[in-house]
Amino acid sequence: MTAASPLPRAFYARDPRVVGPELLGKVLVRAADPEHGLPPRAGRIVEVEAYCGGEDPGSHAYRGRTPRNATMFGPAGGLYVYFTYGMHWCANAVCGDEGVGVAVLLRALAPLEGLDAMRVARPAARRERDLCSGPAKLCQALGVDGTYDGCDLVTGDRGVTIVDDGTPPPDEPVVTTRIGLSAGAEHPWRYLVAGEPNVSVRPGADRGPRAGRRTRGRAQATGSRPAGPA
DNA sequence: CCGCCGATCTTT
DNA sequence: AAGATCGGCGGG
Repeated sequence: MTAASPLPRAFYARDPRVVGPELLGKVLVRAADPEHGLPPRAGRIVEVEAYCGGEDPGSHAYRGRTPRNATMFGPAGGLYVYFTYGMHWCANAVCGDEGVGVAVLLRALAPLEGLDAMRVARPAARRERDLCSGPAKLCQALGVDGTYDGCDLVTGDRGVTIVDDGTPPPDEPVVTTRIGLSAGAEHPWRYLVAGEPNVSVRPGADRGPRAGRRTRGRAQATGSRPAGPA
């Protein structure tokens, strides 16, 4: 078998719209955790999105550096892990030159190794394709949380790396608009492996609002908003 | 299979 | 007040 080596820093130090599609087929690895008796966990990257900093209103870095997004402005090859919706963690590979604030969001993996440990970490997953088919799902499956924010994918200083096992990226990745955004939703900066079952949202799935479908109780009092603080 | 909605809390 | 999400529930 080919020796799987971590991607070098130069791989990440480019535009995320170039790095993103090239990450398809690479393998995200979380090393074994002997202290907790956990084996290595790994999955092949099948879906990503590029976030383009100051030119991208969909990016956390759009309005500049804050405590939350500081890792995005660090060196390429860093791991930016953020907390969202009050309960989920999501992970990005930091790209570009230091100080720019661009990254690739890791959105889905095809599980490869340590599936039993993934199932333990994700009791809600019924099928194998539920394990890592979403940005927060893959973090939960691999046990990646906020304590990993700022770690280094190149050196693997915290046991999380991305390696090349010889699998090439697809010649023609599927390209779509990004998921879950309002601002910047028009940019076609989502890349995925064609026909891959482990993606978060399958292309072609209609997601537009349907006319007149708002039947459920939405009766929100409009005139009773309390005045601001006295 | 598909679509809607609540959960839960950090950040602006 | 909204968010780079997820899972349960109900309908087809």
